[in-house]
Amino acid sequence: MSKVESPKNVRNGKSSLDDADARILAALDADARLSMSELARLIGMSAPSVSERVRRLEAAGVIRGFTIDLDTRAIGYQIRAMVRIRPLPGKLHLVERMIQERPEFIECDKITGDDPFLARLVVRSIEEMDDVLEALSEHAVTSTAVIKGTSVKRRLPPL
Amino acid sequence: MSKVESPKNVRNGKSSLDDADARILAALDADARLSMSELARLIGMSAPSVSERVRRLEAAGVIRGFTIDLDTRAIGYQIRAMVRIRPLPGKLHLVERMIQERPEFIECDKITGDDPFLARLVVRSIEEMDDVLEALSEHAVTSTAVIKGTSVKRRLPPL
DNA sequence: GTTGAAAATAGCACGAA
DNA sequence: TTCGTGCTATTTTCAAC
Repeated sequence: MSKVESPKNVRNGKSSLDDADARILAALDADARLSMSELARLIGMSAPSVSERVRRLEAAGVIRGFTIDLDTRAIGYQIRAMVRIRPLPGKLHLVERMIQERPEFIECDKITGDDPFLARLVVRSIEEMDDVLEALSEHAVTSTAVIKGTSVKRRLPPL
Repeated sequence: MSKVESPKNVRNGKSSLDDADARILAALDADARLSMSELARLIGMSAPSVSERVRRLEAAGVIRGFTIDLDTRAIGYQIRAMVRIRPLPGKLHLVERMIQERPEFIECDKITGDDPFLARLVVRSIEEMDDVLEALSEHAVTSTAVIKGTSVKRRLPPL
């Protein structure tokens, strides 16, 4: 009889994560500085195996990098906001460059809908927020929503 | 004459980062898995000193944790969207719980303005997106903007 | 994917600026 | 206090299987 393929490597169209990979990703998402030997213990494999899997996940582009979760408030940026930005006609690229050059915009997505940009802004004070938005006001209409709290902290989707 | 305090430790009200701390954070943001010895080389200090500084940055809550930057598309989540969610009267907490229990919502902020929640959604297909939004539709009004691209990748604000 | 050995690293105590 | 040195335990890496 013909062999039925196990579901291990066919969970999605692209990078074929198996259970071990999924557990590695979850563990590294929780603590990216785990040593390979500790990670290996958690996964129940040898360190070289786990190390090679991490290397492959990086090479495959699944892991784009290892980074820190920084509390911007702890370094003085007391206010966070989400800003929708609608450049005036002909100002799309100018405005995009302005966003990129303002380091207080720590993230910006290009989205569908009336407002082409949705950016995450951190500032030390209301005055600084006004400065940033004022600078854009000549070239774009903005809608700012201050972040009051977090319902879901960054997490991985189901693997 | 009285001693003038150097600007090293007074850059903000809270955690007093000096230049070394700032460079450590920038280096770890770029690669959180740098060894302490490598990091020490980059910063120009001894490994124990740098190690102690990292420990303190964690203890101070500046570094909340070390994590991975995962490419959700590489694991099959082809579509990303930002969803504004306005619960119907009396449904605020119910809707918040629903968001939290849907793992495809990988991030959700509580914001000021007409829509109390702004969530990041990843899905494998339009059908899955419809499922998620449909589940909410009984208790909330949603506005969905598909993410077409990124203008600013997550980065640190000025330190 | 595992094992085992060599090189690199981390963590600790202690001393110096 | 904050940083550097020297020690030991752990970890990483590479080879062979």
